[in-house]
Amino acid sequence: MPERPGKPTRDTYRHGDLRQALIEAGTELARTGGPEAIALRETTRRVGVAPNAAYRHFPNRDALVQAISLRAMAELAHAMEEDIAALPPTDDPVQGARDRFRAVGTGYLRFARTEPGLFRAAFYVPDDMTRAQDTVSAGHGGLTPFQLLGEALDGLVDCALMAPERRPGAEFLVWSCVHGLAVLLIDGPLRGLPDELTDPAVHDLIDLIDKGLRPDTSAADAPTPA
Amino acid sequence: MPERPGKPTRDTYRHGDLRQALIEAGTELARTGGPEAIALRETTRRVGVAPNAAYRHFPNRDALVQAISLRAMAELAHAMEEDIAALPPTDDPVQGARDRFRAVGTGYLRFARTEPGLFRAAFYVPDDMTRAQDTVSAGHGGLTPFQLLGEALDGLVDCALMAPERRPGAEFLVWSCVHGLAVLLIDGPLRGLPDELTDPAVHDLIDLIDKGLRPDTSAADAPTPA
DNA sequence: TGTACATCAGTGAACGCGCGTTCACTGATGTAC
DNA sequence: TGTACATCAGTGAACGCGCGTTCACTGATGTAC
Repeated sequence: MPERPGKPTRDTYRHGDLRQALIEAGTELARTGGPEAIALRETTRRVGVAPNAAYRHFPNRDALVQAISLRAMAELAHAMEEDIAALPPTDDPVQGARDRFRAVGTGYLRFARTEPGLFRAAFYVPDDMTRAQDTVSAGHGGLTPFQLLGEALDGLVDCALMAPERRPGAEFLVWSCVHGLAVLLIDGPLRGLPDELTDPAVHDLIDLIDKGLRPDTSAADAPTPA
Repeated sequence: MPERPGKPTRDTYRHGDLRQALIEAGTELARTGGPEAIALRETTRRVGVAPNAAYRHFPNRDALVQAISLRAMAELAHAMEEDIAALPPTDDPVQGARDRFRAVGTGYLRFARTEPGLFRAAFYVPDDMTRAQDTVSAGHGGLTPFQLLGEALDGLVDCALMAPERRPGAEFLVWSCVHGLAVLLIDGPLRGLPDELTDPAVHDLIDLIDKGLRPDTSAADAPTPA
């Protein structure tokens, strides 16, 4: 396919950009009902196209769901970035590191609560595994949710709020705690918990993690100021 | 329905106990494919009965899934009880309390890993909410998983391993952490993590929680001996 | 500049699937007289 | 002890559903001569 300079690559045909339109329509379905709700027929119906038209852009349904899942993961990254960006500026690097760590957690949980369907879609892992965790699922800053958490943890280590020898693999521990609350809140027995109870739980959970990460030697265990 | 003494209530008819048989066959389906895999038709097929026979015992599919879900929750309680029962006896009440707390976590995660389908079924929450959390979903000792965790936390408070003022609602925080690791391991991006990496993660996670729960004043922050 | 041609995005119709649920039924069982 | 009867667990057949996927096609577009 030769490309003449000055002429943009033809990336649309008739429809405009069906691939993108399908991803968007499917995202709306996932927003409401999670990844299972992404029916290929319903997605094409919403776009106003024949069901089999989707096969020009995706080999099968699962590939469409995957594309939507990555997009949802990127939205999760955005939410986390938002909470980080909304942080008040501070001169205290220790305070800053702790703030960013908290923001990573609150952003994650805020997204889970406000977009439970997309949150579940983001964690839809296909049967054949091998997830393109990177790049596509990154936020505007170019970092995936996992990488944002990693940065926050590095910040804690830099400020001696966390022992360096505990750093390897710490993402998984922290991620587990926050993810668990998210799942219990949106899918599980804590579903429908009112915000008055949810917000303190989020706060307490992050306190717990924060405290659990501290170096053993540190006696300066001041809890995060409310 | 009058009951003549000496004669047991007729609780079977023709089949034997179709209700129980359906629950058992459905449990096997859930074991393999989670709660979504519990198809009413397939369940009756396995029992060797017409599809609509199920409607003598359950108003609809969801009721069957609910019954299986409660049973799965009870199995989770059993797994936790097993890990508690397997604990070596100790004269040290502090050690005992900590051991029981750990066992609650390891039992939970062991069940999630060995029976991911049933684990997911246990946390299947119907659309109409209102879960009969108690009694039916208890283990042999009569306690639900949630109550087992509550007892373990009480034990920590008794030994001053946890501040009493933090006790209210602490179940949810601890539960979140452990549940999150379970979900990431069986459903999420950590799926397929080899046991060599999983076991330390479980250990480290419980350490983190243990440490996070300690009273602030306590300087005796000896990490759990390996 | 005009015309023939190749490309390929989207069409229309059909497939087979398993599902949950409903209906009117049947026939083994327990019970009342 | 024998017989008529009511109960009700399970049957057989059918319903309508939406799904993913396949097939041969069409017709607007870009391109080569």
